[in-house]
Amino acid sequence: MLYSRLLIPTLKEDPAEAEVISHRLMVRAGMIRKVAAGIYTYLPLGWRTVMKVAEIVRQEMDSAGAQEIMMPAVQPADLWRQSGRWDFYGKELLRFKDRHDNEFCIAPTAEEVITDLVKREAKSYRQLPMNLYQIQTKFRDEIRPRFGLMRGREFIMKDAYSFHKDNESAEAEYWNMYETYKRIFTRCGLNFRAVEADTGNIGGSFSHEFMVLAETGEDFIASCDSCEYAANVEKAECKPPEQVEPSRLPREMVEDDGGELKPLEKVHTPGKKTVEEVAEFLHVPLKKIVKTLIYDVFEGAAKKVTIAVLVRGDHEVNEIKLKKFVMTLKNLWPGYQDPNEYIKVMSGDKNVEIALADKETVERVTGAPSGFAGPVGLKDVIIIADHAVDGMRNFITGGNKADTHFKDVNMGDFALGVTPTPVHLIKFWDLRKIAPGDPCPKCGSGKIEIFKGIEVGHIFMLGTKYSEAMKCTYKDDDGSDKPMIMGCYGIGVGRTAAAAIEQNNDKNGIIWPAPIAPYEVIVLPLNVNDKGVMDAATEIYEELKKDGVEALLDDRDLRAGFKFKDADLIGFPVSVVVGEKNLKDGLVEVKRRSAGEALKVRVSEAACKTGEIINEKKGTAGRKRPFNP
RNA sequence: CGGGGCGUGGCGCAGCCUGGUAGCGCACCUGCUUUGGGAGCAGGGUGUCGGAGGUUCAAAUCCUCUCGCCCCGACCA
Repeated sequence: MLYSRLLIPTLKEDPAEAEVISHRLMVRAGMIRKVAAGIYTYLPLGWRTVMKVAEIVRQEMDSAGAQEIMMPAVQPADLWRQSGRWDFYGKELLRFKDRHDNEFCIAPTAEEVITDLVKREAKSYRQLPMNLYQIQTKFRDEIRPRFGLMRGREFIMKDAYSFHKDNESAEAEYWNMYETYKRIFTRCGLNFRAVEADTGNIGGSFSHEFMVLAETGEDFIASCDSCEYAANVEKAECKPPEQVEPSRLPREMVEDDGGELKPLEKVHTPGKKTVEEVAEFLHVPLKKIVKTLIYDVFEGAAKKVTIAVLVRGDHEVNEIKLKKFVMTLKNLWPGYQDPNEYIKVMSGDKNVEIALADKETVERVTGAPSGFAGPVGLKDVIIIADHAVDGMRNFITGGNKADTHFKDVNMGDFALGVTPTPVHLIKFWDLRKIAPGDPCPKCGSGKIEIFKGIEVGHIFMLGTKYSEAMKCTYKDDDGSDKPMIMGCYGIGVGRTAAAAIEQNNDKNGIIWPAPIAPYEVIVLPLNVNDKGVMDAATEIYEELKKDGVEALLDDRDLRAGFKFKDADLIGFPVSVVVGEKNLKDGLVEVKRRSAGEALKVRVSEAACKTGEIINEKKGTAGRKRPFNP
């Protein structure tokens, strides 16, 4: 293809709206243009890369035994009502009505449509298992789209759904997909890691995310430095300390000062609201403080309960864990009679939301402005505490009074062990975010490190959640009807391309991994008005095309510097520079985008040499060691 | 949705506070020079100042409403 005939509107300056590198570079390299918030047009170069990622996905899915189909982007509300998600899904689901006043949505995912299809077409265990996928445009009406293709509202996604007659087969397919995803991201030339993940809104029993490691990632990954364990921080469990008599534990584990339980004491802490301020003011480590966070629990829109969550001063609440815990509250204390009927109203399963309480609530339950909450003397709340608080002695908490904290606080000061008290209840649970240096929850001996990642793929073991709701059953060999076991497997195609840029760029622009570069080679005749230069360039270009190499000939009548800048910005893996000076000696330069130095080769050998480099790059693009910073 | 900010030529911005001629850089067009890292000189075109209403002799500028967008927090491929 001739450069002059392609729509490649490169920009010298950074677009004002773009924040992250991939977004900036995609706009500057003329790959995408914004149409509305989170909605983009893919220009020729952008689309070629997206299609290359899609093609890798397609090849690997097909060879893993999945079948490609295409489902509609517009789906009827009716199907979503069958699964129960029409009301549950929230505002990201873009809903509208057709001219007959029937309700529809633009698909954010396709569990409903696929389950409906399979339940109609597959009746017998003989037809299972089956794995169907599509590569389609999805729409999620994100609250705040940002970062270009990384978090758009409209995006291209590969979504696959598998149907099985039993758990063994379903699980085998799950791991088949796990391996397939590893192959896909390896082929894309990405440095990634598969991590254990939370199942979120999709539901299901277990799940892995595929994370591309990048500083701009929005997810945090906890990884063990000695075993294979890796998990999303949302998911990563924190091992409770061993249940040993606190006095026998090492001091750093329990933050026990080793002495006797001391009586509660009030201290004046004017204006010291954050744990950091309090720690500094009282000259104690953060670990000696217990933070008290007041949360409201909602079921649907209705506020149900206020809870106080205690975590050690140097820890943070993991709201996913907290939410899960709250959802099971009722089950944990089946016999508990709450005098104020707070707990009874909890349904015990879905549609529960938690949020930090507003100022008024904080003041009502603590009797103090926010910043001074503590567990002693709280009103109308349930208290739950993180495991790390268990065993602490003589610690510091808010005083539930302005400018006041308590020191030498102990459990007995606000709760009687783990038994319900008339107004308070305390339970220890895993409620905090895992932190760097924590012991690995799997091997126990390794230490946790935290990395940032971009989620490019997610696989879920769904179980029977949708098949039961939508009556997707099959006839088993004993004649009984059973719900199919499902799995679902997603890949953000556009996001994968963006993630590749986040991971492969320098100050001059993108450095594409060869397998997903829009073109593999750019041939740069530095002076298109010099017949010798142009003839040599054209000859090389034609030969590359003949060899099956995707080449672009920059035939624009521009200064050399301009062409170099564009080539670097767009990030073609290899460029062939044809200039008058070298040509006098019959030479041209073959330059890798990823390396500074250029190779001088004879005109006749240029195409061949370039092809070798491309093949080598494609071959080695997937690193064998995907993750070991 | 809460908080902050921005809408002025294709792009990036100034002008607004203190009302009166719409400006700069890049890009674009023409000519000459230049030609291995986003050229130089000369000439040229380009705007319903996001939209609606209001105040005023006069509004990009002040006021009200509205739309769009960006950034920081709670959701997700």
